[in-house]
Amino acid sequence: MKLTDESKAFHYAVYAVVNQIPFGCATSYGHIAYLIGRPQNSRLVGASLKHCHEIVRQLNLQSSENDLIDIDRLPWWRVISASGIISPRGNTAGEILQKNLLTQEGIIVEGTKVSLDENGWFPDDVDL
DNA sequence: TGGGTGACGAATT
DNA sequence: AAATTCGCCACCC
Repeated sequence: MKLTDESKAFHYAVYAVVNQIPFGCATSYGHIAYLIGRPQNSRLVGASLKHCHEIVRQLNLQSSENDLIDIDRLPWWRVISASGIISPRGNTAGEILQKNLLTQEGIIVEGTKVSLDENGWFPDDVDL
């Protein structure tokens, strides 16, 4: 996977927003796309998180030591679909992990469903 | 370079 | 309420 300057900016923006999702809250792929000014790219937000380990590794390789992204602190599990469910993706291991991490934050997950009325985080804008 | 793909979302059965 | 369809568009062959 190769990163253009364009896609690097995209990934940085995504991770910057994800880092701002408060503990005990969740938001959607689409809302992150909206917040970074690319409302049509919700699917790409999903892809960015799907490959976040690899992407962050490569971003860090090319980044100065000051602003490295700590992948272990990136709360990717707080991003779910707009319908409030943990997005299905072939293997269930990741989904189970996400459910456990959400539950650890006090978020109630029924099956794969989270109440966005209760836990949703949908600001109109954020600092990037 | 054209067509398949998808951690999406909204509308429509 | 749940499943399908459809629009979307950057990626990746």
